[in-house]
Amino acid sequence: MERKSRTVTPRRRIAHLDMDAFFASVELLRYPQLKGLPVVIGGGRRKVDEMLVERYAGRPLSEVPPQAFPLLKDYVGRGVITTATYPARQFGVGSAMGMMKAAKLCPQAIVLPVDFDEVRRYSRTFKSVIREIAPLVEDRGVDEVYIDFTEVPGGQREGGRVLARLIQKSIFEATGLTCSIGVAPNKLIAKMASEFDKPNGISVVFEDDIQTRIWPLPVRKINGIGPKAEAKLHRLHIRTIGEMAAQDVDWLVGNFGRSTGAWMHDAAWGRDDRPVVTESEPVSMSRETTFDRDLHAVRDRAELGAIFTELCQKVAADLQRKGYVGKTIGIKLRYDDFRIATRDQTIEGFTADPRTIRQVAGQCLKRVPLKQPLRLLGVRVGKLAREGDAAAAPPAAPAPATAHRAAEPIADLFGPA
DNA sequence: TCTGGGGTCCTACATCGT
DNA sequence: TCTGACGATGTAGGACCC
Repeated sequence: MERKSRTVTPRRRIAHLDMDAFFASVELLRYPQLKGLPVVIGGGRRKVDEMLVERYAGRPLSEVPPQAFPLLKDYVGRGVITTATYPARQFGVGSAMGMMKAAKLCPQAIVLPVDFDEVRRYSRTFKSVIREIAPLVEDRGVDEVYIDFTEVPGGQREGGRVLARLIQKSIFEATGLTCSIGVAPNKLIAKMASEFDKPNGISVVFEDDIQTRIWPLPVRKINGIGPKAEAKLHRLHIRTIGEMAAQDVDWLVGNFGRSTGAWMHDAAWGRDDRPVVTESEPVSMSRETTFDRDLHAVRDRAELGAIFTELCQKVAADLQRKGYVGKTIGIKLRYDDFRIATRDQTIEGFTADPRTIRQVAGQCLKRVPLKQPLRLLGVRVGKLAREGDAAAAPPAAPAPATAHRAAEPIADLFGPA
């Protein structure tokens, strides 16, 4: 019998890797004496190191007794928790929770500020470890990546489990940190799978497992369904992914719009053909800050003006450091009642100049009501281009004042640039 | 008990030129 | 000359993510 040779297409295997309690785990490497204790990261502005060094001069940080660390119950000020160690999570404390609420749940938790430089250092390290083993890696922030296992030697063994184990082991050897990995036919399922067995777990999901392992999960587990979509689905008596999959696509489109409805239907059936994207360009850069206390445009004019200028300088510095220029400049502010207002303006040429940004952002500011106290101010630059690519463009000049709504007289308060 | 900072993407709407 | 369709572009806001 004649046999035709055929190309065997390997099964698509995509991994999602999530570092376990990343920010907290990085801190624990520095303060190993806190291992096993409830620790939350976030809020604090003051370096804990400095405080401890003052109190325990001459002794290594790893020897400072746990009782010396600041506790959540003593925390004052605004802020939310970035992450919590697993012992702290047992008290119900978790990411994005307000400090005050967390203090009620677990007053004895130790609170540490975020050390972004250290976190970024570990982030680079674990990603480079992964790339040495599997080169197709998509960055999803400091503590997450997608990895395409499909063509990697050994990437198909046990559905990807063998390679996932190797990556886990290599990261631990290089950093002392653990991670959780989900391997599945696509990014959507891989992302859900990485949550199945945390911390330090590996979950492998195949197409045939979707009905048994994915459909029983709440709709909120789908990456892209947030609190709003969840609430609406609940109102429509849909709570699980399986219940969503059982709906007619036209019904979902009717309720959520063409794009979202169709996407929801695909997601519920585990369909997702998004590739693993190894390179991407930023779309915008911004800086924003929440004030220690609400500020008023009239009473706190000087303070606001100084903060505003500083934000513009920081965005400009970010752009310059990373080699980008932009042509849409905007502002964002949050009032004391948490309403948000944004305004932006596109100018003729590209810029990364702090004075130009300050001037155009100042014009945007004149178009928002400023009678109410403010809690946050932000400055954004969008429509980015690489500095070299934009070189041929005309030089940046602030656009002439356009026919926007009339400024309120009070709006001038942040002063001239 | 109030809710950070830095992003992306989507939608709706206005405006403008053809 | 008027009207409408339409695509491109800018703007504002919202949802969502880490």
